[in-house]
Amino acid sequence: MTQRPDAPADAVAEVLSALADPTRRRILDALADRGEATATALAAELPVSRQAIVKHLGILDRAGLVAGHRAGRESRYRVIPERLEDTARWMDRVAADWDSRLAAIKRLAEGS
Amino acid sequence: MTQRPDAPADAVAEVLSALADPTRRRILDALADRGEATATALAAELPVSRQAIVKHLGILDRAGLVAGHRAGRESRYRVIPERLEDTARWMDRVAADWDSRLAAIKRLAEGS
DNA sequence: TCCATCTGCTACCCGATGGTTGCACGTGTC
DNA sequence: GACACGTGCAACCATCGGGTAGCAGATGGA
Repeated sequence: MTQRPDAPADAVAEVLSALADPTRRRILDALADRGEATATALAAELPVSRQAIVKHLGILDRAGLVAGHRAGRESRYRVIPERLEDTARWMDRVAADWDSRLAAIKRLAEGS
Repeated sequence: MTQRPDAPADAVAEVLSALADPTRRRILDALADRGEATATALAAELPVSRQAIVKHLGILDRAGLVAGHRAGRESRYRVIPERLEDTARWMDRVAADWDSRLAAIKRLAEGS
């Protein structure tokens, strides 16, 4: 696990709200499965229209979880793990922060 | 970091959508700061009404990120790191999964 | 006991968002 | 060149979710 500088807060925010939607998570799953896929291929597998998939891919792209490139007349998308790892580390850091704060308060309550 | 069994998918989903809202993140921040706080105290600090805070605390509670107990006529809430750690681990696992799938596909593309 | 205060509903408003349909525009194929 | 297929864009709809206001019910303090 390479040690990148901490993710900016709004990048984390975008990842979180992108990941909050179940359909989006299913899209990511399907994408990770195939390595690469087009919006129409994903629409064939999931119970939503192609246009809905396209919208979701746009959001996932802006969050940096996915990247697309044009190949002939179709545009293929693939998954990118980097931002997800960043967000996981952010979350771990926050959890650790909570832990230490709670411990400090507990010490304080017990009279130093 | 203790090794709990993997968090169920819908618990992760609840944490993610709870964390997706900026106001909710600010509430968690403020809560972690003070160790404990009431809804009215938080409403005094944040730019939303007490009722909004109450709703958010309800969502955070259902996600398991927060717990409240009644003390006299006021109900105090505190933050709970456990679910956050679970979700971070889930996220790390998914990212690792993506990585290995991408690697496998790359090997395949390069002809075994 | 009376009052102030804090909580816990309920009803309501409005903007964001997930979803759909329809159509026009490239691009590969015969 | 004609056709098929995939994409991209725009309009539109319905629901969900964040936010507010108002009121009734506890609970501690004077």
